[in-house]
Amino acid sequence: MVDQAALDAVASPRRRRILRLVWEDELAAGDVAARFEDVSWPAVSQHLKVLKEAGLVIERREGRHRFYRANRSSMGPLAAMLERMWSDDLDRLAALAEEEAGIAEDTQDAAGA
Amino acid sequence: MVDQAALDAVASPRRRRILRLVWEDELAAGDVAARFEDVSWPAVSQHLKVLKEAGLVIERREGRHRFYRANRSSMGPLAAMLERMWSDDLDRLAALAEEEAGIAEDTQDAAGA
DNA sequence: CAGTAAGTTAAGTGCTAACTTAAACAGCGT
DNA sequence: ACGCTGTTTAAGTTAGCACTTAACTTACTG
Repeated sequence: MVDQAALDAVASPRRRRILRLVWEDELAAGDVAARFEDVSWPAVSQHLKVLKEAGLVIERREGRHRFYRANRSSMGPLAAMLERMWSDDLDRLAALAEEEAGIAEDTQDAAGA
Repeated sequence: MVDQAALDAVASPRRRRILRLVWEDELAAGDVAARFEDVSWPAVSQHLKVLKEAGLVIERREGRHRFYRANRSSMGPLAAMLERMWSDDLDRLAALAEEEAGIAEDTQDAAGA
């Protein structure tokens, strides 16, 4: 099922990054928050709440920790879409790296000439 | 390719409805706008612009008309997701109809008893 | 060319969503 | 009970988006 809440949740780049962090295995809220330089802990907590209410992550409480993991089975076509987006990102990064390598070569060539 | 612009475009229910209108065959901007009771022409025009800039619709100008149609081939996994959402909607409607029929029966039964 | 039809762009408004900091809550060790 | 760690909730600010009305463009028609 892909409902409005899930789509809204996934439309946010920040939440997609969070989702990717808890995609493979679960992570404590604090560990998720620690991965972001540019945003506060509460902001991350709020995003996790949105993701949870959209059914995209599952929360497990243990002591004073709360662990989150992606609820991939519930996401239907969204899961495929996200993985596709992330692999596209990697492709772009790789292309960029090659391009830069090309520029480096050119620079060398120019210096060599 | 599924980029941020496309995802944002599709996350809006209004734009999804527009997209569905031009999904099978092209429609003039005015014909699209005419389908909506609760929104002005310019609003629809703005949505069409967003969809166009996201690459989700294609514009064809002819005389004083502008025809739009969904650019399904460019949407990658989004196309499947949308069609899935729409078929889910139909399923829900059907379920609702059956449910109402059930209630009607119950009412009859109650009256009969 | 004047008039009109089809549509977009401009300008302004109100609502919502993401973020902030400060405060509160929950669980555990002492 | 007290304090510390992990995390959420509360309150407030700000930026952006969907919408509106008004003004503009473009193309056809007499």
